[in-house]
Amino acid sequence: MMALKLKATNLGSMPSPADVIFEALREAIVEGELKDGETLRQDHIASLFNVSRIPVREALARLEEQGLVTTQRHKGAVVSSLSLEEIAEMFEFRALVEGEVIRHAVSGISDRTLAEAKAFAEAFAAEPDSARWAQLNRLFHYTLYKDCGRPYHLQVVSKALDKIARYLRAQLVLTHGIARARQEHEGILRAAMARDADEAAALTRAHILGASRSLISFLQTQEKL
Amino acid sequence: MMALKLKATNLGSMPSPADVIFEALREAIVEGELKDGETLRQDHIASLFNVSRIPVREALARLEEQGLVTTQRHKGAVVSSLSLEEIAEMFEFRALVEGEVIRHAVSGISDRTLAEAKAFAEAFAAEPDSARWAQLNRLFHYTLYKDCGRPYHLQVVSKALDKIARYLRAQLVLTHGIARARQEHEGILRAAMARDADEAAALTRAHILGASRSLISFLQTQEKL
DNA sequence: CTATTGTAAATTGGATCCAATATCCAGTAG
DNA sequence: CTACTGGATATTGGATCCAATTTACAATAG
Repeated sequence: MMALKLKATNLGSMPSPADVIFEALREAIVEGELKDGETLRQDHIASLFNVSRIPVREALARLEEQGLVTTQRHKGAVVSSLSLEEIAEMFEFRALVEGEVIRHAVSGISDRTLAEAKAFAEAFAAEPDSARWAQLNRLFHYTLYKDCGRPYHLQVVSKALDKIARYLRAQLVLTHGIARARQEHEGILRAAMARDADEAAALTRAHILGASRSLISFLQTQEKL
Repeated sequence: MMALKLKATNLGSMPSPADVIFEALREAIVEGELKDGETLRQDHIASLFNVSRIPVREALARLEEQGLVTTQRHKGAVVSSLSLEEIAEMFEFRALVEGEVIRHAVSGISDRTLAEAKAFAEAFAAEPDSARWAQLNRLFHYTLYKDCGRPYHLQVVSKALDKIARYLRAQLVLTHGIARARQEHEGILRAAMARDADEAAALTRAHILGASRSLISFLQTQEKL
């Protein structure tokens, strides 16, 4: 074999058109750019990406498997919407799993990771642009979680969060959620720095369930309009 | 509208060919009929079902999203295999979520449901055919879970179980797992009948983690061959 | 005027066709 | 004999075509 110095990129694992479309649609749904119940026309999406409908259909099939869209035979795909009960359950689920995840992560957390998390918490607290809050919030928590050694747990949490992110946004923006989140992040961070796993877990659970209550009651008032 | 008495089946929600293929492949993988690493040829599957490759590809895309198959660009799909660490993590995850689920289910469980669960436990204990153990085991547990009022939790548990079912089978069949399972089922059932939610949760966790240890050590000895 | 029927347009889902990539194997140079 | 090249074959992924279903709407009957 020749000792050729090339930055060889593995072409075989480059994203396919279907991957690109899947990711774009997923993000649009998670970010709330595509509203609940909005229908997704294969033709339209295909022309946006300059491909035929085949890769679009693959992307939609995958999104349906994730529960982000719902399709009815011969009628097409719409962005899935969640009932209040479903949203509440997702938060409960997150509280359960994220509590467990941070417990395992915190016991052996590195100073480096703590510094990273601190930076995100501060960036979150200082950010004036509400569009970036959700992203920084997610980065903060995931940084604390990432050394838990449980990739499957993280993946499941991530999928759960994907399904409620667009509702959460409302909670942060419209219900003074940021002020409280800021405080609670500080508490979680402090517990993590003290390597107090149980405390970090308890605070994380409370953080998630508090956001849930706030969001649910907000949505309940909205619903009556 | 005419008052016509017809057993009207909703044709619109009949399973599409893609659905049928997805379900068949999923079951084959979960039941272990398709082995780890086995490659799935689109053409072959298509001719088995007398369709073109298009619905097969949709089914495979959905299976990949579930993590049951893995595809490499232009190389095709193979049945995903899990490392020991991944298997162990799945059990941990199940212990966490199923513990929570049974806790909520047991507090208000009906006598009717308890009787059902008891029947499955007895059928499991009495069943001579090892091929049906896994199924009866699953029915027993799910019966106890079903009134927890948390459909998403159950769905996630179900997906996790799908991914490890074929390994679990080995644990039941090859490691005297049934004898222990029988006893542990009795304990869980007793706790449920006493409406002792915490006890039922603790026993369920122990049941799952015990099976995990047994399976992992079995797989470790296997691995050395 | 309302309810129903029939038809045209839009859309989805599957089949077939084609291009791109991988795999296998024979041929060839060293 | 071994290592590499080049082409045949197999397979995947996308484009195009077609059938089936839904939807919108006009025509018609009551």
